[in-house]
Amino acid sequence: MIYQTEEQLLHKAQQAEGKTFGEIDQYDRVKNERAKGHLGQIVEESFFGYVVNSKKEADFSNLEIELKVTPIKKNKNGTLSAKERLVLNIINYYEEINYTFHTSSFWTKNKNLLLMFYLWIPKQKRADYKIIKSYLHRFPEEDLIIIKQDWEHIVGKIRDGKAHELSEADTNYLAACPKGANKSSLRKQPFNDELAMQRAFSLKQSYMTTLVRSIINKDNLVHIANKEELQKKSLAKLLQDRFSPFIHQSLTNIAQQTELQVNTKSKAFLQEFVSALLGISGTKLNEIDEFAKANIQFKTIRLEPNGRPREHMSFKNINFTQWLQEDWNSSWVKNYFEETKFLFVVFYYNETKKCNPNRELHFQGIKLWNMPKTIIDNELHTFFLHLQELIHAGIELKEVRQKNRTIVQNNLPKADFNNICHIRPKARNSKDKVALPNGDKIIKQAFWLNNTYIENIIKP
DNA sequence: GCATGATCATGC
DNA sequence: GCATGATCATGC
Repeated sequence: MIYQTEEQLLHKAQQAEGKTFGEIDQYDRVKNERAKGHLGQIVEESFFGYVVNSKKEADFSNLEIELKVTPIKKNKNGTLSAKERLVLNIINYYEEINYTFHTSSFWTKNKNLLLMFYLWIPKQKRADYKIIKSYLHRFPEEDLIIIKQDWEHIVGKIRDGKAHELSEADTNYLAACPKGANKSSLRKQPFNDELAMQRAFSLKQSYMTTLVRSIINKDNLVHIANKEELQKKSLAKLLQDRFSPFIHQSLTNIAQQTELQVNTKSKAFLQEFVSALLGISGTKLNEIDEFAKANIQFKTIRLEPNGRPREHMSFKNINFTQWLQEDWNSSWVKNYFEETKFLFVVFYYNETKKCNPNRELHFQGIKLWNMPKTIIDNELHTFFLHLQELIHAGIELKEVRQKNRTIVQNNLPKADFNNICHIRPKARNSKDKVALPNGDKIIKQAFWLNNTYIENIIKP
């Protein structure tokens, strides 16, 4: 059946709300628990009644609307998230470089998306997943400006012969995500002999999560930039410009010019500082639209007079059982650094603590950073495998008596293992332990980036 | 002064 | 009670 108008199509799509895939499926496809694309195909065939295709134009080509069936999940705290990124069309490295954004394969196929969200529930059968919302998505103009910048970045890399260095966290909303059975799905690229992973355009999981929450929960986030500003400069440049007037000023000075409450000890300090400087005092950082969609995480860095942070930078605690079981491609550490961008907010001290215990922080600047693909593929990968072997062999624990305490030494990778990252404790106290796969207990450990690596990242 | 292990403080 | 960001303590 051909839908003549958008209204007709949307009206039909909304009739699927509340239905399960088992109810929709007419050809017994739903019994196949393995084939990944099948839920979309069931909707295409059994609900809309058209033949599954992989054409360049959108599914409902007369209306230029592309159909996407995509999962959402409920978090422990009750909020909703997109379960995955939304994978769009595969990038043809030889063709995409000949287009402009408006003639690109991305835009041709995906300018209007009919999104059908279903609720994914762990261990539930696919037949029982329920469609909860059908929604026609048109990219808001502010989003589209950033997406266009993202597309230019991706195509720019291909044109520079760097398709093999494409990485998801390079861009903000639109990404080039890996697509293929495994990492051996390699393709040729036009300006370099090196083979590149097959990739597809995708909307980041963070972008989709923000979308889900605005559609279903009617969440409204705060924008830090308007269309006019974004048209003139990238998000990165815009951030630089917002922060640059305060560079080299002490926090006391900055406080006088903003509504900032200076309490550097406060846990909300970074939050208050950044929102004051962005001109949106009182807004929490996770309520900022651009950062939520691009999955930008904030980290504070405090430099000593020698230009190096005194402390390493900590991340999530390690789940050793999970680390042992997962393979590299599905591992937390790979996915986290591939998909997360960081906004480092950098401060420095003029004097050492010894010299002046009441020394004051000064603002040095910001750095928008994501881990480069080469580091992820080499150092981080090796680190992952090494730790896996250690866990497999059983981590060695040895009690050592010190002056006033007893410590437990271990053979986990230290800061000198690869000069990038290491494992160190992060716990309440020495009784705050987790079980290792072999049954031993170890003080909770976290993943850390070395302070020397951080120092290099933020070096001008 | 660095490397490594331990712990504090706060918010939810 | 726990996760997270931040910082301390000891030995070399």
